[in-house]
Amino acid sequence: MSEKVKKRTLILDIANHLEVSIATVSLVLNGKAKQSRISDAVAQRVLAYVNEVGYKPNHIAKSLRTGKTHVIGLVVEDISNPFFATVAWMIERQAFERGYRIIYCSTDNNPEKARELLTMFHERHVDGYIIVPSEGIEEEVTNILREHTPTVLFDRFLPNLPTNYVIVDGAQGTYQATLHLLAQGFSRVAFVTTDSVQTQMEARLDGYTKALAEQAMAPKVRRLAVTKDTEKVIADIQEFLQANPEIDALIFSTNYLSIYGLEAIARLKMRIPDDVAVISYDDHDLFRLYTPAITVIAQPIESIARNVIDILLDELKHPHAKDTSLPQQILLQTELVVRQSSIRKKAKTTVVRKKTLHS
Amino acid sequence: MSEKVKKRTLILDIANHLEVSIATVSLVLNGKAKQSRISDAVAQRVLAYVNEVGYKPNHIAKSLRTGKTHVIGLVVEDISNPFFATVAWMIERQAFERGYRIIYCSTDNNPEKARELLTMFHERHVDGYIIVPSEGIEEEVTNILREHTPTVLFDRFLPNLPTNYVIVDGAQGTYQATLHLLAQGFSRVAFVTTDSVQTQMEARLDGYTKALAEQAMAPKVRRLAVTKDTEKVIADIQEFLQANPEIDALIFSTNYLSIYGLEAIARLKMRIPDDVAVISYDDHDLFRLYTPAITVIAQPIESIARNVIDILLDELKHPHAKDTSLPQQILLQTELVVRQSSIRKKAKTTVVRKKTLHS
DNA sequence: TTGAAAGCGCTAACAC
DNA sequence: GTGTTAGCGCTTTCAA
Repeated sequence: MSEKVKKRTLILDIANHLEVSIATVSLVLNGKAKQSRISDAVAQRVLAYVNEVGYKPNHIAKSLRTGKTHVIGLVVEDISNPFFATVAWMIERQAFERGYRIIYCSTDNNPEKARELLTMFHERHVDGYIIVPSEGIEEEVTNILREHTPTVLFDRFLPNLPTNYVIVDGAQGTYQATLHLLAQGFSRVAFVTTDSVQTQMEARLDGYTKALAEQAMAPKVRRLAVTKDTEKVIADIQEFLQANPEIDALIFSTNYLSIYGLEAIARLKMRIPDDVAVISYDDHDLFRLYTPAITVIAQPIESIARNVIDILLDELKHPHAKDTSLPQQILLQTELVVRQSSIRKKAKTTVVRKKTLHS
Repeated sequence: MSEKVKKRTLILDIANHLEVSIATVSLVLNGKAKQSRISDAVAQRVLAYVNEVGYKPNHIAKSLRTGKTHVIGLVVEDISNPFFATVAWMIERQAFERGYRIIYCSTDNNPEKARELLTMFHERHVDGYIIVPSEGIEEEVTNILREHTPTVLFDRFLPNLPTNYVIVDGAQGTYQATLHLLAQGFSRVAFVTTDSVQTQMEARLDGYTKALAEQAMAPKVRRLAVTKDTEKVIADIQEFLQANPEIDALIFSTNYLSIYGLEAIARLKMRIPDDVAVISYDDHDLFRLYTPAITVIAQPIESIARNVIDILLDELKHPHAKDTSLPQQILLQTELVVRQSSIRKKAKTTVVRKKTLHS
């Protein structure tokens, strides 16, 4: 009651106390003491006192004045997906160290929501954007580009827009995975993906079809509607497997599809890899620990995060001339992590051959 | 080059165009037209024009002036943990609808980092805090309380601080789970937890020991150091199981411990529930889909989120007098979701007794 | 070398 | 009913 409000220290308080002007304090605080030829003695006194009272400038006032917020807006598809969660976490750490804060939101792949978020970030005057673009947000991204706000896309890109991006060579990943399955002796490899036409999804599909085409084999693709209705997706996969009993291997184009797929396979009481081999795009705790462990096409998460933040911070630091600079477009490689789910058992129940002890 | 910068519309532009004063525009925009007795005609014109040009006030200027940012800081332990991710997501949605934005960060249970984040939020002038408190941040929370910034803790609380909080009755959850295992005929139930002394962890342990005490049974508890070193944790659990071969059931106090536990059990080639039954605190995709499916003590995630945001927004709306109001402290119940991992098989290999059909 | 002062865009008390 | 104006706390130009 006695003390009303412990008022924050202001730059004016500092100046008054030290009997210098606020300009001096501000200049020192912003590391411009030298270029403004402020005496070392004064600079030292300012720094010492600021430190003593723990003065922190008011970010809001600073932002209003400078037009910079030191905030980066991060728009991902779904922050609860471990892939995005991990990338976001790494980006956040790196940005933090360099004085930037991240605010992030999920679009749930809903263009409407993506647009809202982008608008919100714009209103909040973020200094830069990191975006996992949903379909149908070309216009919003174009607007951002026109304002020359530094922006990096990742995971996928917008084909007609000259943006920076960091993506993964999913085609190569699924190509390799398909060859691996064929080499293991699986001959009816099917591909389960979403109905999305986003670049990353199309690439993953392409790798698969290319591998089969090279062997003159016909692809078998099931595209599932993206939906939050878990049961619907599981049922669809069950149905697909039942309608195509010849299938002996499955590649899922993304981690959550694989999770539904595992459930579908379990419900059909099919065994992995005996009845059907499985490979998932994207790794996940579940796949490492599942019995049997699931082979995955792993994405280089750390590298994605590092590239994204490096490109963005670089642009933030050196605002490129509007037209002269070319966008930076990075393509990273996947890694096929082979586990039990895609390994052909040596002996089959019906056909037992002579076995050797050394595998 | 021709057009320098497409300047944002300002409140002044609106006023000029409509030939009214900026005060009028501001008042109308803030819904204070009526109380300032501005004519409906003028109000309508303002609204129409604002809408037409898509004017958005500058949040930063507004914040500087009003001292309100409409941002809530959310500090969780680990945003990539599905429990926290889901709660955060729900909180975000609800807050968004009511005009608040959430900025969130993970502490990784590191008090140092928690302190940094709280400081950062403070510097950013958040209007309210939602905190999953790590140990050792009593002081920072006390500071926040002293400034009367609305704050809600969840998942655990700080025993000596009169804060709002929303927690779950973990003791009841583990108590019930333990009884369930005993009822199934498991007689050596062990409890694997962390070395944390946070309230929620202690409560979970208490429920277990209480259930055993009631049966005059001795508890068997293993406390593991919280670490990012996955292999270390798995090895510790393996060792614990090997050193105590009589154990026939395990309760893990949190979802990530369970995940490590499942790995340990798999490596020891033990079968669930034949060799050892398993129950996890917290649900997870993995547990639903694991073979066998894992019984869990599920937390009421939606209810947690709703209570947290309701309490916070309520305080934000009606700033309570400093001392008069009592903190709101909510205790929610868990739900035991019984799956295969805790069900005793009817017949045992060694001891087959007369069985009745009705259990 | 340092200080005075003009804003950044908005709100709201107060004057008319 | 509506307009004027004084800030919110900071940066930075320009004059001294």
